Amino acid sequence: MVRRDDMRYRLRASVIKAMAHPSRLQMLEALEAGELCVCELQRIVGSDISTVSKHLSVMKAAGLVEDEKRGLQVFYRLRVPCVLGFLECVEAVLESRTASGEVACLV
Amino acid sequence: MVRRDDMRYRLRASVIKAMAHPSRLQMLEALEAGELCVCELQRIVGSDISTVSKHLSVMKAAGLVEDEKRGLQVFYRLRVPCVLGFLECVEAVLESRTASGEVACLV
DNA sequence: GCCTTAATTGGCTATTTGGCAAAATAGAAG
DNA sequence: CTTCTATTTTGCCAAATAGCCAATTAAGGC
Repeated sequence: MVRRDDMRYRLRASVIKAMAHPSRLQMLEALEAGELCVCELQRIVGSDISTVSKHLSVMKAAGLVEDEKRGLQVFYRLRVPCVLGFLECVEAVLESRTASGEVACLV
Repeated sequence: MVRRDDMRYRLRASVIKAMAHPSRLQMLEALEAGELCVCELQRIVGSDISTVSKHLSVMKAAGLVEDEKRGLQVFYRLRVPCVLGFLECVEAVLESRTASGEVACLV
């Protein structure tokens, strides 16, 4: 028995969770400039191609990106442009974190 | 051996990860109106008090919230007000998700 | 048809996370 | 100093996640 509210927070969390990974953030940022093929994204993040593909499928399922196959390649692009805008806020959190003398390596 | 860039994305991801949980989102939203004690937050999310405390410590470590003990109670408040602003964007993602006919229960 | 390149999927393991319960800590009040 | 209440910490277990490798699928070129 799941309350209506629970579902709302779960949905939101599912989107945020799909962003909550270094490689995925890096890919999202790279996609800000326009669509990229998987092979290009792989060069950018430097992980195994299967790992990159899995990350992309997570973000696709969350609605962050969409894909299109053209020839041999699959191109991914951001689905909602504002996605990266909120990183400014994340930076603000990080700044307030270091400003108050906390170690920067708290990862 | 960690590249400088890696660290940047890891730091960002650590902040986002701290938001990526239904209960934590609910608490952040509740804190938008002002500080609340742990006991109140527990009433809101309905989990075990130890679970709530752990969630709060995760968000505190990430720099999302700060705490202050007054008497027997510990009050938590948002550290960076913009934190909730980005939820609008998350909602946009969710809308685009349902708009394109995807099942809403993709949690 | 066969080979090559691009990407996804499945299988496996290691690590992290979430949640409850029990124990520990901290402050207030008697 | 004992007790009560609020919170945190610890221990444990189940579930989810991340990453690599191998196998598979898909599209093109020959």
